[in-house]
Amino acid sequence: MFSIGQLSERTGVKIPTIRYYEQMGLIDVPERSEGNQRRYTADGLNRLSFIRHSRDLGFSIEDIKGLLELSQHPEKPCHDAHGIAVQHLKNVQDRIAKLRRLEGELKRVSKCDADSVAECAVIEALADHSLCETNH
Amino acid sequence: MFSIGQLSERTGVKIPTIRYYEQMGLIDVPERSEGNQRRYTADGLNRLSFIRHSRDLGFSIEDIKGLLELSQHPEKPCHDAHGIAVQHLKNVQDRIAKLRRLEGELKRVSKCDADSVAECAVIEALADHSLCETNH
DNA sequence: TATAATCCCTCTAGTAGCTATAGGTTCAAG
DNA sequence: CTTGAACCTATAGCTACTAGAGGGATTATA
Repeated sequence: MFSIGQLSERTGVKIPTIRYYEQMGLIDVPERSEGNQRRYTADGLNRLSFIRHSRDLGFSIEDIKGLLELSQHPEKPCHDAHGIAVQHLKNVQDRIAKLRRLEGELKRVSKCDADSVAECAVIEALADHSLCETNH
Repeated sequence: MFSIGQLSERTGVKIPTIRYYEQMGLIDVPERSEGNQRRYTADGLNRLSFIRHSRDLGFSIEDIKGLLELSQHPEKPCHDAHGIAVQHLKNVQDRIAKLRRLEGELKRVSKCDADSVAECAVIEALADHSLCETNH
């Protein structure tokens, strides 16, 4: 049996976050000690580790609920789990693409050797209406 | 003079967002019509465009406050504006690096041709303790 | 066994940057 | 003058936590 602090140490998930996951229904409500403190089993530890890994990979709480549900039913086809992962991969690739465009833009904007704000390329670029999609 | 709806249309910033920016102190409190509706000038339009462009480039509200402050003082050295942009560029590059590591990991995890969850590489990878930094 | 240090409890509110809703008022066109 | 669109405020909700207050429980040491 682990206390919440021990669970936290072993999984790297902070204590308030564990309680938050409990509230969100991601982890089972654990047993309590006589003094009303949470007591976890190895099962609880494994489940929390699963959640931790999933969060590290950027899966949302909702995604993780789905993945956990699936992991409890080993006889089901893995098609759904695969789908969640692939969808998430697409999201990540989208975000990378967007950030790279941003990076290019910021690099361009940051190339500024002016002395005063009056000629600063950064400020100028931000104020520049030619960037606008709409007409004004 | 523009109404908030016209301003929204011209800048592409949604109406509730404009009111939110006003609350956050990003834009000046505008004049009001007799009936208490907001009325904006060309100045307000330019300022909001500036904000829109900055948000598109991912600058935080706090960053934008700094940039706006600078843009109001053309005689100041542009060093600060440049610093904000470069710092932000670094953040973006960090995020790209992290997402690319994630992408690699997700690609690996998603390569799953199993039939059932029991052997699914996705679920297995998430449950795998060897990913853990901490010992358990 | 007493006490102190550390841990744990609940509840509330705050973070970023909006978005949505409810219930009401004003404006502009016909 | 009426009607419908646009506007107003205030409040709550979103994600995934994090921080703090004010207290109780557990454990180690004296």
